[in-house]
Amino acid sequence: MKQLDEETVFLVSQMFKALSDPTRIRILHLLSEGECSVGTIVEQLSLGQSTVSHQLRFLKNLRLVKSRREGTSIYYSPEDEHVLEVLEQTINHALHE
Amino acid sequence: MKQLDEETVFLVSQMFKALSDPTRIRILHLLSEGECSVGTIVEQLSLGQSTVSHQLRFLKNLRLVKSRREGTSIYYSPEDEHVLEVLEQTINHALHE
DNA sequence: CTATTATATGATTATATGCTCATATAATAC
DNA sequence: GTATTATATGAGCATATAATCATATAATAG
Repeated sequence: MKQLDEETVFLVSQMFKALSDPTRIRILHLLSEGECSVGTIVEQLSLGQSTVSHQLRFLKNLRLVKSRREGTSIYYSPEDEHVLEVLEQTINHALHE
Repeated sequence: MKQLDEETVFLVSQMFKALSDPTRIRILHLLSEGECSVGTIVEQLSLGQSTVSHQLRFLKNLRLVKSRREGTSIYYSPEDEHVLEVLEQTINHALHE
C-alpha cells in the first residue's frame, strides 16, 4: 500500500473528523451502550436539543448512526461497527495511560 | 465504563483530530513506512515546506512523531504505535469497501 | 567570518466548525 | 380543525483550522 489516492484519504479524514469532536464522541459512546431517543441524549449529556440534532444529522450523513421513528420520538443507534470499535479502543487507550 | 470524564473525552478528541486532516494522514502514512527527513516528505507528498513543518510540529506536540537531527537534516518517525495502528486499520477499511 | 542548505516559526488570510436562537415539521391527542 | 410534544433545520456568530508568505534559526562548507 504505497501511495494513497485522494478519495481514500478524504474518506479516512471524514471518519476521523466525526470522532474528533467531544460532543460527537459523547453521543457515539452513549449510543454504543444502546439505542437512544434524541430527548434521552439531550438529558443524559446535558446538551442543547438543537446541538444534538445537528450532530446526529452529521453522524447520519456519514452513516455512523441510523434512526427509526416511534410515534413522535426518533431513536438513534450506531451503524458502523468498525468506527465504534476504533472509538472504544481509543477511549480505553486514553483511560489506561 | 458508563460516563466519560471531560479530560478523557478531550484526549480522545485530540487524537482523532490529528488523524482528521488529509495532509497529516498522508504524512503519518508515509512515516509508517519508515523514517523520513522533512525534505523527503515535502518531495514525496508534493507539499509546501512550511506546511510540512507546521504539521510535524502539530504531530510532535501530540507525541505522535519523534525527530532526530543528522547534520542539517531532521528525520521524523512515528512514536505512537496505537494511533498508527488505528490509522492503518481505517485506511484498509476504507480501501476494501 | 560569509554563503548555503535544511528546517522552524510568526503573521496573515480564507475557510471550516460548532453552538445558539428562532422557526419549521411531524406525529399524536383532543 | 387546534394544542402539544419531539425533532429538524436555517441563519448568524464566534472560534478553530490549515495554507501561504516572509523571515528566523541551525548546521555545515569554504
